[in-house]
Amino acid sequence: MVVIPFQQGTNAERSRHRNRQAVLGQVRAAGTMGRAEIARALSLTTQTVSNIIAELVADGMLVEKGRLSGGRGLPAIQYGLNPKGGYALGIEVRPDAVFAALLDMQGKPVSMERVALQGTRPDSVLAEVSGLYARALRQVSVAKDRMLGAGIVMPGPFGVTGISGMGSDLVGWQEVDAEHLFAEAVGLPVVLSNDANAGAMAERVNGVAQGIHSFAYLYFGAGLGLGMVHEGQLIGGAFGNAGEIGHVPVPGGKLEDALSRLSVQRHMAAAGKEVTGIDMLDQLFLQKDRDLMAWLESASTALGHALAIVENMFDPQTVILGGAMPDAVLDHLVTHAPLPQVSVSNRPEVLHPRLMRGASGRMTATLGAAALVLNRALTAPLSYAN
Amino acid sequence: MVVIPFQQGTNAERSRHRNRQAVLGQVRAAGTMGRAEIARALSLTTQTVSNIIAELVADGMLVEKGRLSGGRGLPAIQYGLNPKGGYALGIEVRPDAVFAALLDMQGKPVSMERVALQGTRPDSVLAEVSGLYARALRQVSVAKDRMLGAGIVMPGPFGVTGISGMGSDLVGWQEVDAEHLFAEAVGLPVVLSNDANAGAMAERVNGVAQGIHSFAYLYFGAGLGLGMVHEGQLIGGAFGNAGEIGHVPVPGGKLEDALSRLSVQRHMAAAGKEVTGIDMLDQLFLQKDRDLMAWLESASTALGHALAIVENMFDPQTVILGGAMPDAVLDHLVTHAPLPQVSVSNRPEVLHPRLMRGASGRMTATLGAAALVLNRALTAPLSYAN
DNA sequence: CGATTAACTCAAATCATTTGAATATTCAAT
DNA sequence: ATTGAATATTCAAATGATTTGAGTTAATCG
Repeated sequence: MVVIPFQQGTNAERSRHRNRQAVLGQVRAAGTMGRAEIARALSLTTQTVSNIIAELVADGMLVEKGRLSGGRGLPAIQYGLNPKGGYALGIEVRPDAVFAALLDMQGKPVSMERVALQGTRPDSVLAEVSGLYARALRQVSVAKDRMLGAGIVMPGPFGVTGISGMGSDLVGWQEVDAEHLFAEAVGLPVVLSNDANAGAMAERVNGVAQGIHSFAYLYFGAGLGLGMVHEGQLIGGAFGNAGEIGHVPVPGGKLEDALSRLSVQRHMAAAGKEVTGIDMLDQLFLQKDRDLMAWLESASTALGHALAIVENMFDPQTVILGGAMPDAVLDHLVTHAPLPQVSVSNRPEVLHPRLMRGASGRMTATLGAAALVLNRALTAPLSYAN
Repeated sequence: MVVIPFQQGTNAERSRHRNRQAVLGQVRAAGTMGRAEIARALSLTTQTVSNIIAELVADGMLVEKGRLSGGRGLPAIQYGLNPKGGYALGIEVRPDAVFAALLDMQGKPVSMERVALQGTRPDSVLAEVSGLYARALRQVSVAKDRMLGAGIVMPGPFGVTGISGMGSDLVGWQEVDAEHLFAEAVGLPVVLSNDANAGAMAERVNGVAQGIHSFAYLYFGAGLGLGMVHEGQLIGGAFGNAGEIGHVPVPGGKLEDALSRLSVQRHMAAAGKEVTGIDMLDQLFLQKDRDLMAWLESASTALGHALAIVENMFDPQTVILGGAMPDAVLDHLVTHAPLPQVSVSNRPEVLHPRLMRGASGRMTATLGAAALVLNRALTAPLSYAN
């Protein structure tokens, strides 16, 4: 494992980098902003912001958006992100296929591709990934130096042997430094994470969590995952495996026994119906299939438990539900899950609904992989002064 | 509510502050260090570290500790924290009393006092607090400008009405800005938190979590609380109420039904034994009281559930158990709790035991209140460069 | 004993932000 | 319609903090 320095000092160069990040992030969050406005938001002087903006405009990251006359005084020149100023690559590795997406700085996907995998051995996966990356660049004609980085999503958990038989661990990836390998394959800085974390970032960058800095994201993968975002940053845990909420015991068993894709499939199989894909679930839901509705009943209860756990432990602004389920099913769960009474989130006045459905659809994890990069590039973490 | 800026830019002054923090933190963690060593650890130049150290020595925060000859070359001058260089005030407000502790920069308590409360109205509490603070300063003859800040611990949760009947909410504090009031009363920067968070910091600053950057702390208060430390910083949640793990549903009911001080008291009362204090529990445990042992049996099971939740959701380096329980009882729980099989923490090789007993004893929360301040003063959060 | 290694210091250079002065534009009051 | 206050921006000089480079000191290795 790479030794992560626990503390780092800073200098002029790092300060500049941080301030650039902050300016970009601020502009992205607001759409368009003027120099003075940005300066106030970041506790910088207008001159500093002015210098940075000049640089960012020269680099093609920002573009002028005309003057906005509103209040008194000289109308501020508005600046907005230049979507073509930077791109992020998102890669999702599944046991049977690799997905790639290229997102512009705005968070909009500009290319997508899927390649089937023969095996999951590192060599072949890496070769496919380089190919996907090269094709994406060519297809959209993006210069390599416009790339901000690559986000990789793989089935976790990473580096643990205690949980086996999950069937999700990729063969051949146990003993390798995946992050390093991918970084070499694409020649970019790499962020490696799991599907739930990526999904959370997808919602933050482009979905319903825009402008929300602390939230939790419940993700239907094969099992059930959780992404936690605190002050704009993911909480990954000491070993990168935080959020494995599926394994958590609740009344009635493990959470993912009642609330996961495997759980529906098992339930429906017991009723003699083999569920092969998401579309089929969608069909069954439309038909109000009795067995599916029965499963939803118990799943809603389980979701209530999950909420009680997540809300009380993490106290987020909201909880978002997403992943490999039809939107209609997610919506049903969102409206039918019992919101726990005994919860710190049970407030008299609320700014956000306690539970929402995610907006990223089925490609959540792939888009989220790229969103991991965007979030890192556009967010300067808070530091505490005295 | 105070609007917390989500991002902030930085400048020369803030950089310096941050670097000072980082140097102090590094020295504290290592005991003694030389300039070049610190520079390497923080990715700064030796010259920068030299300048900062000169300043810190002049300010009385660091002291020279002689030369250490080990390898080749000029032996480095070692520097260590000057315990008297700074002090942190810790205040714990309980429904019936206020506790105050003064910690030096090393984390060692230099004064402690308890004052009984008539009522918990803000005026009277604040008056007692100012008094305690003034007496502590006089008693240890600490100059006011040596104070780094004050940490306040109060029963939470803060600003929630959904959970009532907990009996822990302080009367008269619902509608006031406690942080501001305390800051005015003592004339210091204030950190406000709950007992579990404070306890976690106590362990980090002076207990078994020294050198551990990501861990979780289970705290026996009236109920059961959880403090989560991630990369050296507390995770407070969006509204400051993260860690209310007691309310979480597990097989058999809410977690704190089986695992809390109230739970033992109820259990023992049902057996006709009124438990009035910790000492009495200690006695009963020594005598291997049958009813207490029965409670411990079920409490251990519950603790196993708690571990499964905390480990899988947060993936910490370790979980620490502490709070208002006799050490012997905590030890019993630590040894008897079933370590969950299905957990991301169930690793083949471990650096830290998965479950440990805290070392701060009964004054955990008060000491922790001050530790909150020390941690903030000595830890520069990581930022991510590209 | 000389070569090498490493820590430290001084002075000058560099980088980035801040300060101060000047200008442009709009709103609001007279 | 005119004037004054408020706000946004820019330019040039000043400031604050880190970095660079040369030089000194001290210990170990061969």
